[in-house]
Amino acid sequence: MRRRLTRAETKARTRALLLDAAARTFARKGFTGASVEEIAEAAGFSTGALYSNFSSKEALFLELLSDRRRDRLAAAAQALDAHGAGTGEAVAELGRLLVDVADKDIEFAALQAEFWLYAIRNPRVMDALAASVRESHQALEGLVGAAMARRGAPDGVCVEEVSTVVAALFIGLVRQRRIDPDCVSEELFGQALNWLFTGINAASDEG
Amino acid sequence: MRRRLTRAETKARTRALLLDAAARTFARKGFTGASVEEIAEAAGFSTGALYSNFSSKEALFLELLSDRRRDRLAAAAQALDAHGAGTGEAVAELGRLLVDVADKDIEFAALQAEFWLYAIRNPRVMDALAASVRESHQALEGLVGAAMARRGAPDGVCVEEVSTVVAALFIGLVRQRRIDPDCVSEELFGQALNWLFTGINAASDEG
DNA sequence: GTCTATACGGCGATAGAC
DNA sequence: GTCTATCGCCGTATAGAC
Repeated sequence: MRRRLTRAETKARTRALLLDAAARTFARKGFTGASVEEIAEAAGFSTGALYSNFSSKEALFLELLSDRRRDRLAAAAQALDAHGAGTGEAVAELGRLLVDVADKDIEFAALQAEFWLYAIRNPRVMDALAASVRESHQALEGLVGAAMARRGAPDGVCVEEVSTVVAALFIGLVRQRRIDPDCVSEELFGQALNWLFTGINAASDEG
Repeated sequence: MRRRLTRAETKARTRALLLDAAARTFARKGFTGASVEEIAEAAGFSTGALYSNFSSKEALFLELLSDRRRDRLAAAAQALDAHGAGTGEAVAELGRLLVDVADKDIEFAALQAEFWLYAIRNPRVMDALAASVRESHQALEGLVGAAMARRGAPDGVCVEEVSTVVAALFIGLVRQRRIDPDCVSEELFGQALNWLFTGINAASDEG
């Protein structure tokens, strides 16, 4: 009888555990503030094991960036599937997404900020971050397109621009909600989206 | 004849130089990544001089937070004075502000991100950050209130909420513009503001 | 008030046993 | 593939000269 995990499988599992621990630790301490020993111990391994799986602290960090990119794509796809396009629930779903991210996945925003800071300080990494964000935005464009179609899509407005605005709103509100939750109610994101989409239609009616 | 700078004045000048150097260095390397020696040398002093003016690296960082708060208040007040309220230029002025901050003051966004990350990791600092942001938002509310009045202010919409949304948009777009300038044109912020304010009016006409 | 020199600890990364 | 032990470096903060 073959043992339950092959060598390749245990290694993959170790990698996954290390990446999870890295996400937690980087989010809590930042890239520079988190030590490799800390990460390795959080995953239940030693620094030697970590260096056996990743060539350096930076390599681990960048691997995490790619890794989380896939996760976010899956989540966005799921959100799209769950509610479907053009059901009119798109705006509500986006609002729920904000509250979930802001309050539940408290690591998310911190990691995004870390990635952003790292990329503006290490230009060679910026391409990877741009690719990551671009993929996320593509998923978002599905939801935004649905919301616009539902409300009677105007012609002159491109989905990319609206999606960029929605994403910016999202990031900014999540950040502000961490600073002062009273100023960013659970409903504010939905409210802002309503204003935005209403304004898009009104503006296009005029033009 | 009295020498041109008193002791207190030279010390104040040293402090100011150190704070400037700290802003540059923290923005470039981050709070953890920047060393006190690096900061001191950037200001033209030694670490001893730095510790003579600030009790610790953290104290310097927090002093910088308060310091920049005053700067931003002055800038906002100046923007208000220059264009006046209710001239209809408020939206355009906000748009210009974004491009200026995004492209010229490249340290600003990085420092804000550093402050935010530091505050969510050191809850005792969050109050100071909240106060800083609150003051900035008060200044913003002047511009937003002017823009809303100009467009026929609806009654049911509170200025604080709109200002929060505008600030969130601002932060999010500045960040995204650094990742992919092509996706965030110079006009997009103004465009988004137009959508927003148009939507606010349309929504209030319905309600 | 500022500088030089240093104490002291922690970090990233590597080497070699198993 | 993972662990233990360690090297070399750099960090913050301090002490004492001037």
